[in-house]
Amino acid sequence: MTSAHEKDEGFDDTALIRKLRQLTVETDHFAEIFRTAHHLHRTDLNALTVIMDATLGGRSLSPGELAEALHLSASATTALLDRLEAAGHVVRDRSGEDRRRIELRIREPARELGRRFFGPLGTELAREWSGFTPEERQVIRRFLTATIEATVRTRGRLARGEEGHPS
Amino acid sequence: MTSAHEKDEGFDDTALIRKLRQLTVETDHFAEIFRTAHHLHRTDLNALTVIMDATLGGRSLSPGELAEALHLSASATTALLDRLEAAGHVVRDRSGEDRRRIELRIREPARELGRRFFGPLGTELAREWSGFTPEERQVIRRFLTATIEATVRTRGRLARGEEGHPS
DNA sequence: TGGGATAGTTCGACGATCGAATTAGGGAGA
DNA sequence: TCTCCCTAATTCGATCGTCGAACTATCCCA
Repeated sequence: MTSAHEKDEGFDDTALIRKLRQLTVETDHFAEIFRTAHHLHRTDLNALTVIMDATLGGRSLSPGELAEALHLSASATTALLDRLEAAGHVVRDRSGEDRRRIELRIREPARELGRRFFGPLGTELAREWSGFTPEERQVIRRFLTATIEATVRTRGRLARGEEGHPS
Repeated sequence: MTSAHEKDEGFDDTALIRKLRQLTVETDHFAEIFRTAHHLHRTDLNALTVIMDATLGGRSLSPGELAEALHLSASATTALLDRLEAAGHVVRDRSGEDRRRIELRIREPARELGRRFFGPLGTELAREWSGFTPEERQVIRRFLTATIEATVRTRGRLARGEEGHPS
């Protein structure tokens, strides 16, 4: 289990963690290339994703809710929305039921961006995954679910300060 | 295939992409909580990971190489290294073979950080993955490899401007 | 030896993000 | 009805990560 060839073919925990880390790096780099090509900052693209998800889910989203989803302050979110509104991606609508509340409406340029981001990647992923059987896909889904849960649980511990006392 | 229950249990491409996206979001949030707890910026932690990987791989790393790995300018990398050196994580050593070149040396506080980041998460992942058989692990590895390759390929196309003309 | 290239840093400017202060709106209790 | 407290979002001034240009130090080839 020490030769370079076998090391690349391993599927013990360490090998899978290494693959997972590489996937994270590559995915982040992909998003970065996309952002650069479309003159968007990291948080701009993240925000559009959050707003789009809410829109597709039939939920309205306020600046406060966006701030919470992005872990940004209210003022940073205001500036972010200023940028997105200026770029024509989003419109702020004052809610009729509670005039303190603003609801964010996605516009077509943002929808087009979403199609450009997820379209080619989704197509390529579908092609690469086309050889997996339904049984194999169940394994993959279980893996992803388990990995998400492990990450969320570890993060919860960390957030509650159960990871020692770094401060 | 339209009920909410079945939707959550799906393993077609769309369902797997949704899981993958969620994993990305949760992983990013985990990293963010960790950074906040340790007073590190995103690029600071990314840099430490790159330097640590090079160190563990027995390779020396220069600021220029770090800049390239992080997609930062040389000057931003200088500022970043100033921060990391001030925090005691890294030391800059002037290379003996070419005095233009600096080699980055990781220090113990950074190693401890790495243990705190990957240790608990790795333990939790190992626990969650412990039920997967070797055959299933091979499926998972193939999935991760395929997904990485799809991402890299799509990104390459995007970087070469084969994705339409967004500018 | 001189010139061009490489490697990294310094400098001044930009802009994303922050916390505090502010403005607008809603609701409950007296 | 009025007042007070809370909610929602924005404005404001400050901080700091990042950028490109300019600079310093080093290397190598003609």
